[in-house]
Amino acid sequence: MIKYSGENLTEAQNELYEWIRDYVRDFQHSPSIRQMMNAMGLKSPAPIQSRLKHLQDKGFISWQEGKARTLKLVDEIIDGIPIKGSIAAGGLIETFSDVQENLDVTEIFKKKDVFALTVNGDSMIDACIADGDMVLMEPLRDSYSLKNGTIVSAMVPGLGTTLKYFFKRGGKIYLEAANPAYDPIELNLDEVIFQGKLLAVWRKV
Amino acid sequence: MIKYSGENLTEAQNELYEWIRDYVRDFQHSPSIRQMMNAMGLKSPAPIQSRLKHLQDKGFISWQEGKARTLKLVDEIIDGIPIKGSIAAGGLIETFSDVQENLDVTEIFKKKDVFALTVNGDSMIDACIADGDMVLMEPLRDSYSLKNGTIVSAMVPGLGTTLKYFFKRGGKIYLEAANPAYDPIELNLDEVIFQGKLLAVWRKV
DNA sequence: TGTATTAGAGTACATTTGTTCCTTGATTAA
DNA sequence: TTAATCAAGGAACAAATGTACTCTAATACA
Repeated sequence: MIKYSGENLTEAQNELYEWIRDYVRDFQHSPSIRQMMNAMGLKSPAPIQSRLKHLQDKGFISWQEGKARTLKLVDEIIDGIPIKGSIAAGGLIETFSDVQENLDVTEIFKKKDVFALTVNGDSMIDACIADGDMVLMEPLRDSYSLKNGTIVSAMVPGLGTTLKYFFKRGGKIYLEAANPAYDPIELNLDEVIFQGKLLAVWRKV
Repeated sequence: MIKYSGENLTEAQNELYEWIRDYVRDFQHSPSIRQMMNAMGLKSPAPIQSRLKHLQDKGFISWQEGKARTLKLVDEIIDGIPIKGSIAAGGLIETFSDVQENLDVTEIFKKKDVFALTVNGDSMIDACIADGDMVLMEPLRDSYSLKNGTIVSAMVPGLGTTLKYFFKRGGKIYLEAANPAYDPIELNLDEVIFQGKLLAVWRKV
């Protein structure tokens, strides 16, 4: 049991609530009252209705009256991480403004064919992409839609794959590192295959 | 429409699919066939049944026969982004090794009370945390479990909140920036409240 | 053109399902 | 003890709902 919002539940109510929660997790839809009846070992739907009413009164569940299997758990629905505000990185400036937006990282997961790469090396360090970071990439079909300055993962057949800034000038492709220690790579259009462009950086500490 | 897994849908099927998807998003449960009928402007449930069968055959939906409102979208349930391998950031070294692991960003969402902050400023730039990045923080109860070198968000009452490296030496707390332009802040233990420690960095491009 | 296929309308039916009413038995409070 | 309260059983009802069938019109195809 997770939610004890003020009021407590009887054992029967608690058992029913947990069973419903598990059922919804497994089947993605609400059980019917008679299914609950069977699961609770009862022989009449009436006691279930009573317990459901109590669960509703205490704010644990809700449903559309008369409609089948419309029961919903009034749970803490987490579809994102709360963004509490901004933080100073350069002196002590402001406090949490308690902005109640949500960081929905999952949205990037909806995009099809996104893939991740582990970064090796420090050539993109000035772009704040460090060794060991995960870069999330979106596949590319052609290089024509690429804008100068985009960070791409490019494959030069026979050589390998690398993460670099993309530039195109006068029919030539330039792959530039974000680190003065590395020289730009100059290539012809047909010497390079672009696998993806950078969507996001993910670093676990 | 997102999913076009090989087979295409007719306009009617597509319209129905999208309506169902939106309904489920709004109400958290499946609509009934007659609701779909009304929404599609039809006067008989039969055409809906036909379209549902097609959607089922093509792998878009599924349901439990005979049971009300048990329809389920057979969506691409992504609980991770495929990690295709590592990439060189410092010369052309290796190619995708096609490692088939999954980057499960969602795992960090399971932890309770994780929150996000938007970074303002460049004081952590050498730690590769740039202006505009999102930092995901885990709440802290006490400072005793903190190790030197951890990145924390700390609040000095009356001043504000800041993101810094944490160090403790001889009864004193030192908050250090990852940028030589900023001087360390020296504080007593009771002058500072730690709100969280850094779990991850998220940057959308 | 004629035929086959498909979508939709209309109808009907059986099951599922939420809801209500009444009764019984157990537990509790006065 | 007695009355009150509550959970449960039993039965029944009406609405919601999935499903099957026939018929018609439109469309595609040869």
